[in-house]
Amino acid sequence: MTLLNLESLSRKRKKHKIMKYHFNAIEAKWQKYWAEKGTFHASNESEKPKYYVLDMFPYPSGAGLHVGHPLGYIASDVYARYKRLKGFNVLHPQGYDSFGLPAEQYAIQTGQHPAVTTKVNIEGGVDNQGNTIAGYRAQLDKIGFSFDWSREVRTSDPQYYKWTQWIFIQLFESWYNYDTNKAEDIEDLVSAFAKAGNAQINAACDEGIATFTAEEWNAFSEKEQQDILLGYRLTYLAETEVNWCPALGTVLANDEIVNGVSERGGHPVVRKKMTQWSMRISAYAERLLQGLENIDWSESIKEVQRNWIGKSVGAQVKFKIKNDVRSSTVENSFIEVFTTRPDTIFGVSFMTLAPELDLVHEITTPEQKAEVDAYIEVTAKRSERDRMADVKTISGAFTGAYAEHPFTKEPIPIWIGDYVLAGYGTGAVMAVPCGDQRDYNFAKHFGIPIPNVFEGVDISEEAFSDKAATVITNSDFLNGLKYKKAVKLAIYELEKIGAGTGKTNYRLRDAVFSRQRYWGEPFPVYYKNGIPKMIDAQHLPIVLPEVEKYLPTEEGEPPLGRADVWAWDTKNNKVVSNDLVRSSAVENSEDNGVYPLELNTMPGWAGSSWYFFRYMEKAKRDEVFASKEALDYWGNVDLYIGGSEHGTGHLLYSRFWVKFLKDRGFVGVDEPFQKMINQGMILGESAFAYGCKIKLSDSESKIEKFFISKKDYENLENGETPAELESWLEKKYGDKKQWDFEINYDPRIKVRVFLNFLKGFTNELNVEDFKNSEMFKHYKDFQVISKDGIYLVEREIEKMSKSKGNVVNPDEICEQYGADTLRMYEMFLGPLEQAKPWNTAGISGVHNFLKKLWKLYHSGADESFNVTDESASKDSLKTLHKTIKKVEEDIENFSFNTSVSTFMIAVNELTSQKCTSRAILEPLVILIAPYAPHIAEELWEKLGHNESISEAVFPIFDASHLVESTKNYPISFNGKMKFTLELPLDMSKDEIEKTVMAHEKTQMYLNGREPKKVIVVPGKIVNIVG
RNA sequence: GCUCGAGUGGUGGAAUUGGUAGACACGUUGGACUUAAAAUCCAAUGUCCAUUAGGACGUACGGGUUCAAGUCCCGUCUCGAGUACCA
Repeated sequence: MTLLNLESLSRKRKKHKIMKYHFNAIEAKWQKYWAEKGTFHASNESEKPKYYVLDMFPYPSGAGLHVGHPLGYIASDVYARYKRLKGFNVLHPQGYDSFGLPAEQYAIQTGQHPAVTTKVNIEGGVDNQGNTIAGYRAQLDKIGFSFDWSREVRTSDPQYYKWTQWIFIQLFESWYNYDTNKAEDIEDLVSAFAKAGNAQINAACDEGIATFTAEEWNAFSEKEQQDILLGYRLTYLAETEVNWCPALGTVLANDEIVNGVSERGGHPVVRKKMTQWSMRISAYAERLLQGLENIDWSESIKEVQRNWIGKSVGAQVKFKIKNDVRSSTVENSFIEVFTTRPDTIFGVSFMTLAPELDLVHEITTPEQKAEVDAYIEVTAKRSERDRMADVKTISGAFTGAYAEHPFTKEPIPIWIGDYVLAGYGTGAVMAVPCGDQRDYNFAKHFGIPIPNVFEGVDISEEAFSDKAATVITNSDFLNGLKYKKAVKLAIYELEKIGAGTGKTNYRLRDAVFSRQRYWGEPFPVYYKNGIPKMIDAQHLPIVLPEVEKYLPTEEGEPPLGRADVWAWDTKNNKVVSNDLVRSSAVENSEDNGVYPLELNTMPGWAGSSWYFFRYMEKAKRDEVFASKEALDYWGNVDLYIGGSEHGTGHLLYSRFWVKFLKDRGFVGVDEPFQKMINQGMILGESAFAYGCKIKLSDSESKIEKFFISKKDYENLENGETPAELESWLEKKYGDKKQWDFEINYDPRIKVRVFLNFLKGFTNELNVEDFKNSEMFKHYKDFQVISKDGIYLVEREIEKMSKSKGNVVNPDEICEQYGADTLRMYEMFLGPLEQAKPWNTAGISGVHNFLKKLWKLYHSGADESFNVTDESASKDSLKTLHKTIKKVEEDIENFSFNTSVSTFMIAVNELTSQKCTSRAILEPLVILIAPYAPHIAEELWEKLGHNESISEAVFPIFDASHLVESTKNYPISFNGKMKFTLELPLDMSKDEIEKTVMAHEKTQMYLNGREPKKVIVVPGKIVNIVG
């Protein structure tokens, strides 16, 4: 090779290097640019219309992000960037839901303060276990999101939770007025009580609050008054039966329990009575239900909320307990039941009470006492989970007592049975076996009569519950009536005789708000003589105290019980040492105004129930949770993207708090999230190696163990020994022909292989690494039999998780292919809302596309940048405009996967058209910018622009470029397409038919037959029938 | 059990109101370039039959409506998600 050649080669290489698509450099450059220029900082004042795009903020776990996490963020980012190009003032913030159990569990294990680990998890660093943590922020930044980080929130930041505490105080100071149907100031209720007692008050309140007059109210002691008020406040302290999880040492809300075990960790949960803060969300049941009609959420998640709220309309009916079996003290008392079928009241043949009810002991006759007590004992032992799992077994006991039917006055036997739940309705049912399958089964099992109240219905096999087909009979005044009329009349008659009233029941329970944990918001509450008092808002935040351990105390108090400085000095308004607290026994003479603070903390959903308002405020965060101007400007979230698993938690609680804040005039909106999209999960492809043990039959000692391919294993089952295995055996045992044994094999062994033992993103196992790994330890005596030195693992689709060893880290993808490739590939995988497997091997298609895109703009000599001012060809204009149309439609429909295909088609077409025209290539790069913002910025700059492409305007679709003069008609015979024929679009129906019939191919396919009919749909299709 | 959703090539998935099923990718195979590899490019790729021309079948299964069905209707099966004695 001559010197000249070498020189030209090296020059060529150098140029090549300059012009190549260097995604790492490009992406770093633009990420820096956006951060420095604050490109995505939203303004609270703008001429443009506003648009608020929000992601469910992440819990910053130590495990970091995997490729499944950013899916929703990418989708919302594409949308946010698109909306900017469409001329909107976009708010697209991000933050951290940074209080929570994992940090606390980690703190218990390692002794590190959860605030420290949380900070490391967000900002990166090394924890005291020596683990290097990239940090959420750095990981998110690498993907190139257009987040406005200047508005970041962290729920564990005292400046944030100050306002969570503030909202709690507002809830405490409010009650729910059913007459006005909104929350109101508790002071108004106090004045109402002082004026007229509580008889006229129609409020959401605890059950069993006695009626009192104004005089009585004014005569109550402060403690008595406060106790009554607690029964009305929207957050209240009450002894309730709670879900106690001993393993986590805390109570859990209903939505935190799945199948009777804790959602986190799967620990058993038991019922326990405890004094806890609760939220009176039940007051909002109807509004939470109605509000679903006006928001654009998926039907499935609305359905989840509807079920959770569980509205049922029916009647509350009183059954008098018969005197003869009752002692004189409980004479004339009643059993109340809730029923949705008052129309079937004449079908009642027994009543069933939940075994837990206290009433059971009172009414049980001496003869039945032993049986009833035994039954109660058995059911009490069964856990909630057993009871739920085992719904087939019918069990119960007769109390010996009878109730009286309100109309017929017949005696009705009272039973107890664990199919009746203490927690729903009144814990008692009027059993109508002919109309309810559970009652039916119970009646059959215990031989209780099953009277039929349905006309023309056979109930010998099962109960009849079809309301639409119901005609009532054997029911006195209800005879001959259909369901609806019968219900109405039954309620009317019940009300007339004072035995019942129409009632609507909700399944939605008040939400327990206390957690016996450290890492959560402290309550702004102290206790003066056992009465909970709110700390004045001006002294917030009440900051989490230091504790030496994050465990409950020996006395079983929550971790805050370990804090030494955790009492409230009402004189100096500060948190002081517990030593200053005087015991209440010492009386008021020694009262120094120092009282113990609440030891519980708030649950995870406290901070997340209002964070979307906090992002709106930037300037006045110290003064308000969000200023009126900011709230008025941004309104509610226009688009919310996140997982559907929060259906009965976060998404319901947020709606509740927003409605409350609206009632009290703090915000102007009634719903937090106008439109919501729930992204599907990205699944991982786990890898498995298949092993087998081969027993050589002449000796027990000759057992050889192998990892073989799945295919070889299947061959082995069919009696074929894989060649590789045979040659291995031959090496050890000599020529096959000399073998004096037979091969038997044991059932297959399946071993999980973590992805880091595979070569690159292939299925090829790195045999040496795997053999030296901890994983392989149990298989030390296994041989890895491979074909040509390559052992291929088998893949299975599973949830992506660290423990399954199938996580794919986005940082690595960004490193190897770039953030633009990652973003586009995540969108390309499939419909956003659908669960889909991640397959890293497929990423090359999208990466190649970006390279082709780059090349389209670098078609000059030595692949230099080459965009000309030549006018665009007709074909190129057509390609551009059909792309604009499709991409715009796709983004509006959240069909991001199809717009990626559209870009691929566009670039393929423009490349083959050799298009270099600015008129095409400039709008094209704007179209792509939301998906692949870094490469778009780089090309935009090369096109001569000084401002970020996010300032550009989305291209306008011009239909005139798509107008066609001809159509390639598919010509079908009996509906089956045989060939196509290009014809002018303005050709008339008759002409088309004539032309098609005259065509030689038509004659060939007809083969002499005479067509019965020819269907011509101009612009669409020709179908020849016959 | 109930509610909702989904079943399309070897794989991920397209097909907007019934109108050319399998777009766009991955993978595979063959080829070009290269000493070689990588990169890049070209071609083929639903299944079956046929040398070709071409033909038959084909969107979970069975029916139906229609000139025409992945799409609409009825029934069945499978998978996924949610929910679970809610009176």
